[in-house]
Amino acid sequence: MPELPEVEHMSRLLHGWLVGQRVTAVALPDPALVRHGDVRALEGATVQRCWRRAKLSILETDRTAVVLSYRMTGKVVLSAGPEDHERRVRLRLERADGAAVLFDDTRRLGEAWVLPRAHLQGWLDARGLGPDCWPDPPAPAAFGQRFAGTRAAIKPLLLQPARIAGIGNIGATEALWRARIDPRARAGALEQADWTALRAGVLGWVEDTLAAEDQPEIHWVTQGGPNPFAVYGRAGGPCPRGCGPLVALKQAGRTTTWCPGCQRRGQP
DNA sequence: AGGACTGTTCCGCG
DNA sequence: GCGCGGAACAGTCC
Repeated sequence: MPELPEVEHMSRLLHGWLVGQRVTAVALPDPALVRHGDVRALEGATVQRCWRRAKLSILETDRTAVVLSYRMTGKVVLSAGPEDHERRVRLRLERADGAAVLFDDTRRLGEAWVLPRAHLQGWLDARGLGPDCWPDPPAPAAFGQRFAGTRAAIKPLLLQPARIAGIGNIGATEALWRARIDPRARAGALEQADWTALRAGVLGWVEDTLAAEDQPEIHWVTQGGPNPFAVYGRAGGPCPRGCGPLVALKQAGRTTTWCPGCQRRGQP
């Protein structure tokens, strides 16, 4: 479910739910969630910061940092009571007022790490993440430079967090369509104008998705709402630019939906 | 029954 | 040695 806009949204929710609040109890119904450290370190502590890096949410108290990775199906929800038996709750942080923040994760691929706060920066550095794609991605030339040194097609490269962090399969699909770039284009075949367009395409996708975040279709797949994307999930349908039918392409095991009519930049 | 799926890491092949 | 694709993780939903 979560791509960068959803992770940004959830990090803001966590901020509102937890900053300034004391965590009165911690429950860990699925201990496999925590890959390092002891999440009970949060008990009795007051949350000072909640923020996002790449697709990670990070909670900080005065001494402890908790990093959450949502992977495919993770999400955080605020529970007002014990009515959540339908969910797959892997972590529960209780507040003094009785409400609780739940980490709900159907497929159980999500992960958490608990670190001394002083180790957080080093831990993040060791992940080797590239610069975030939002809100301040590298300028076009430097953006393109992040994709140097490979002969692979641009689409799978956009999914690599070590190059530019925060772009997932939906984001890559939507950004390439916005930038009119052929998903099969070799990175080395792209020029300055293409990088400018791609960078703008990524920013546009994040900002448009964030702007829609308040509306009920945020979790469109799981909740059955309308598909809010221009091309993702619309293979066989018309290109919004009126070119013709959109086409599904499989690259490195992931589906890309694209328009052969208007995505002609860098075509191989 | 079999395949697809919004993420990420690791393994093995060329 | 390296870059790349594919598998793997785990569960649900067609």
